[in-house]
Amino acid sequence: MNDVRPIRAKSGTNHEGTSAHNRRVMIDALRINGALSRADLARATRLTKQTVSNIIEELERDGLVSSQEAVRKGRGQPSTPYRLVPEGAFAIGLQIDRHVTRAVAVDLVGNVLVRDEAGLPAGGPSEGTKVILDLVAGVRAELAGIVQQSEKRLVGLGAAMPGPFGVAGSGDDPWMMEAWQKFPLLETLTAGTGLDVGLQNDAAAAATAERMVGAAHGLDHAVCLFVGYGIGAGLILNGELYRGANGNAGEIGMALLFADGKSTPLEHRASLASLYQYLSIDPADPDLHAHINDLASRGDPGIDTWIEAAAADLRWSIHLVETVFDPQTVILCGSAPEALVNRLIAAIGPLLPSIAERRGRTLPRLQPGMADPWSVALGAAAGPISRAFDPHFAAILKDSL
Amino acid sequence: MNDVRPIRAKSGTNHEGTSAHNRRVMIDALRINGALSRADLARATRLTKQTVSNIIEELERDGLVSSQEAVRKGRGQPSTPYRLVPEGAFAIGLQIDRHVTRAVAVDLVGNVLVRDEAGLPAGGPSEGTKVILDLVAGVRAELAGIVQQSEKRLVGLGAAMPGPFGVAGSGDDPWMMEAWQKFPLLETLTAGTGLDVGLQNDAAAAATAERMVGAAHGLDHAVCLFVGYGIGAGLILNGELYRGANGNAGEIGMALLFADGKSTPLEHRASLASLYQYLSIDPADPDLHAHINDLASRGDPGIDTWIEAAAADLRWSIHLVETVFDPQTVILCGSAPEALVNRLIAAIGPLLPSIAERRGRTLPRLQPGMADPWSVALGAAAGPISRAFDPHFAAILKDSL
DNA sequence: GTAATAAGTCAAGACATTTGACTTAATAAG
DNA sequence: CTTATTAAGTCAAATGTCTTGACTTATTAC
Repeated sequence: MNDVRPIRAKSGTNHEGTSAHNRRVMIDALRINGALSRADLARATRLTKQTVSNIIEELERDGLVSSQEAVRKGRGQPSTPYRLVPEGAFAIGLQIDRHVTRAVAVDLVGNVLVRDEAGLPAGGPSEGTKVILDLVAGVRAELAGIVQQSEKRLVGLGAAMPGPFGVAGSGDDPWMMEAWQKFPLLETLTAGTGLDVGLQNDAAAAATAERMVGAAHGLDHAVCLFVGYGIGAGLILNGELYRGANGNAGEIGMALLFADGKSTPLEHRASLASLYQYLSIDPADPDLHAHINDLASRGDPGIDTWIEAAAADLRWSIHLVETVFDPQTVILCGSAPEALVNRLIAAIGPLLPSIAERRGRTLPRLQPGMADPWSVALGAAAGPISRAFDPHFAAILKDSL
Repeated sequence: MNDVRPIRAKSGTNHEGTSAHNRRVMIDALRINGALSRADLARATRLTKQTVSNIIEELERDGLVSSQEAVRKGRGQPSTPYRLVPEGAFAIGLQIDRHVTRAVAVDLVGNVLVRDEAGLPAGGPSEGTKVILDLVAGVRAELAGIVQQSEKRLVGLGAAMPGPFGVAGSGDDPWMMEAWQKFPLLETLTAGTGLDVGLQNDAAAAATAERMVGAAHGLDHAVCLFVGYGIGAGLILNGELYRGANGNAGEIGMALLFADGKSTPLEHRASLASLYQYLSIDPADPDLHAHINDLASRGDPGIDTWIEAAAADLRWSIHLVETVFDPQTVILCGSAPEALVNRLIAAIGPLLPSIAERRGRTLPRLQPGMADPWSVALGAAAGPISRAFDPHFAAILKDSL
């Protein structure tokens, strides 16, 4: 008869939470606006000059910001702008895809300093784990060779792979990566690297990358449609990546479309996997990327038919995410070859009518994002950077300190 | 050559933000768990006993919590539980629908103390404003008659009406309420009542109600599908209502479906408006609600056909929001008559496969919510209560204090 | 040359949480 | 029945972070 009913409550906060938040707000302001003086920061954050001075001094000691030359701008003492120091922090990003794994080392402002990739053997996680850990170790070592003390400033390892996670399996759908999705990847990577490890799906990683250095920079509401082996949406809501209750938010590739009397997941119609199937190409081919890029740029008739069909599905997907999320803009990105993404964007227009057609819009409804095979790894690395330095609710709470 | 580039930054915080957050966390904990002792609160919020004591004392002075009889539960001094005092705060909720407007007065825990409705004349906002302000004034006066000092504890007026807001109009679609959507409602209500006024769409209001007193109570990720004159989704993401960049998130009634070679908004297929059209009923009929309830409960063959078709669209809508948002549960609610909602729920099953089929699910994928013509007004009132008392990021920041 | 303006510092003060010892009140054990 | 143990809650001093208001520094405008 013991009372085991757990009490659920949000965590409180204290002085540490306050100052942690204010530090993050400073960093965020410098990231969005570029270099700013203490007085600028005080006005923008509504903190006092004195508080800003204290925090800036501390950030400078920590090597996260540094002063630039004073600038005169009219009457009054010249201001000293401060900027983010790229070498202030680093993170490793890891992409696990069907046949390849890629790792990058990224700095505080999103520069990619090291990149490396390796083929993934067919044996699944039991075979692949060693390849991945070796790859990460290599990138880490190379970073240490470029930057002194990089290990001390390494905030974590972000991993990205196609989702969804934890779903009651549909058997062994070849479109999914079930073996990897069920594998205890977080635990394995944590044990194998000793780093703080995070995991997200590839669309979420792409969105994180777009927010740090791409088209979503400084936006609080954006949806990144990510065309990779599958298709997914990375969601920036209220300035943060939205993960859903189980980390599977935005898995629109699993959405069923009804046409010709049967239902098909969007992923089977508009994704690289569908293109490979349509063209009967082996997705394990190492020259795949260049090959597809070539076909797309010279307008191969075979691929053109697929582009038309996929563009129609994407047009509808854009309409849908606009309707459901009401974002400031939609960004089309992918690990697809750039020529293909450009062809798709050209074929998508004009967009379907939606609530995004507002009086006084400033941003385009659709913008091209990164179309780079490395963007997912970059976004994966951006995850730990964001967790460590961006302002967000959870960072204030005591249970995060 | 002046530098007018505005500096964008999040606001910092200070002691006031800290304590404001901690107060809200206490209230939230009491709302979710019922009465709790100071020691319970200290453990749950990770604050010290002393801090909790100080805050509880303050909340008690403010009339928001009160102690209950001490309870003995084993060794140690008996604990004194504290509970939320319903009369600690009030809010007015206002629903503006096509042909009717409803207002309620609600207390801190979501009890409806006063309710009243009025028909809306056809002349649009210029005619309707007076009716609405009279209705609100009447409810307010009646509340003041029931509760002493109610005006002092009135935290605001929440208004709800069908969206979307601010969209470049498509002419005069009879399915929408364009005249009202373009009308400066916030300003008018603020001027006419002197209260702090908020505005949201009806689905968002329904979701707010479900979160305060309904099926979403205590959930952090839930989607409420709201079947009213139109259809929309109210989004509870990370424990807060999500509004989107322009307050139009969740307007899935505007989503275009492609079937039989033409595109139709979901709203034209699964909504009360579509039912009225299907049955050739005048939506201004004051006995509408009872009439539809009657038809639905006795299984009228005419309505059954519509129910089948609408259920198919709802089944797909549920699949879609599960796929896109990855919520803990989906709640079907509406201002539709209860018998109709129950018939719809029965007709919807079984659900389509989706990523919501997880190992170890505890909540059902689909749950019935409120089907009550007053739920939107209740949710509208819950908005100001939530803004004033629920923990959320914005409440910590200096620019909200 | 002087006044006005703005950046930034200094030192004291204010505020909310924390710490650790203490009080109170109950049950469990011998 | 007495004593030890456990847990709730209080007291007073300490701590940490932001704020306040006066002051210094550096530049331009008149």
